[in-house]
Amino acid sequence: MSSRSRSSLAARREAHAPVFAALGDETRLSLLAKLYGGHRFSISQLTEGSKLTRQAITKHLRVLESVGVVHGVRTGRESLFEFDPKPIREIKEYLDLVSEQWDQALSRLKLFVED
Amino acid sequence: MSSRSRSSLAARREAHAPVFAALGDETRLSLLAKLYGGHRFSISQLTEGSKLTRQAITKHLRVLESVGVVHGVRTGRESLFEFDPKPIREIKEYLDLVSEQWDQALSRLKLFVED
DNA sequence: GCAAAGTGCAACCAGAAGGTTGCTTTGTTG
DNA sequence: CAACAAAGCAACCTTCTGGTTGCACTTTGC
Repeated sequence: MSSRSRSSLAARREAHAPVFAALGDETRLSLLAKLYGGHRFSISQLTEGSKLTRQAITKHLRVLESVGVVHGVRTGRESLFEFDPKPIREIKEYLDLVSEQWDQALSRLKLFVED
Repeated sequence: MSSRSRSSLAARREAHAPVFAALGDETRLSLLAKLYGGHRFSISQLTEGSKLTRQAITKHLRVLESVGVVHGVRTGRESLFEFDPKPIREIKEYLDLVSEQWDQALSRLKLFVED
């Protein structure tokens, strides 16, 4: 299983990098903060309180949407965005595996030193 | 505690964005993959097998180091880099809180709908 | 049906990011 | 000490990113 974990880690790396990149912006993190409350918000609503333009916010939303962490649906005159937890769950799993590998490595190194 | 969680989330957001950004690159993720095995590697060693230049790898390592996920120490003629799990643990905590907020929000919405 | 609200689209711009090349500096080793 | 190995420094280039402005398009509401 250890080898399976390693290979899945490598395989997932390329898939996860864009998600991390999408989260690597303060504006986008605060957009997510409004959205993981569970409610859907229009672009205008999400722009309120921000110093940025509506178009800037739109671009950020598209970035978030491109990695699936957010989903936008045009409803009448406005397009509502909602949070989607799947990609974040996946990178959480990824980080869990990384931590696990790290802890196991530490154990092995410790054993080695104690010889 | 809920309000404390929320405020700490907001406070941590700005601190976490650069860490996510640092992880948002495939090259850097594969560098980390070599390092969380616990061993220390020199820049030359980390460059081996890559299609990139040593200087490119160096730049990536500096990015990782700037957010504390990696630590480099000049040892004689070479500088050895080692993994540091702290920042990754922190963003894991952050993602855990996000997920928690999301789950609680879902519960509330479900209750609301059931009325 | 006309005005306003909410978006979408496209062009444009400055600065950051990723990468390379060339040269210097610092250790190591015979 | 000469030669090589490892890394640092700096300039440069190209592409991506974050942001803006301006205008066209679709709903909604009176």
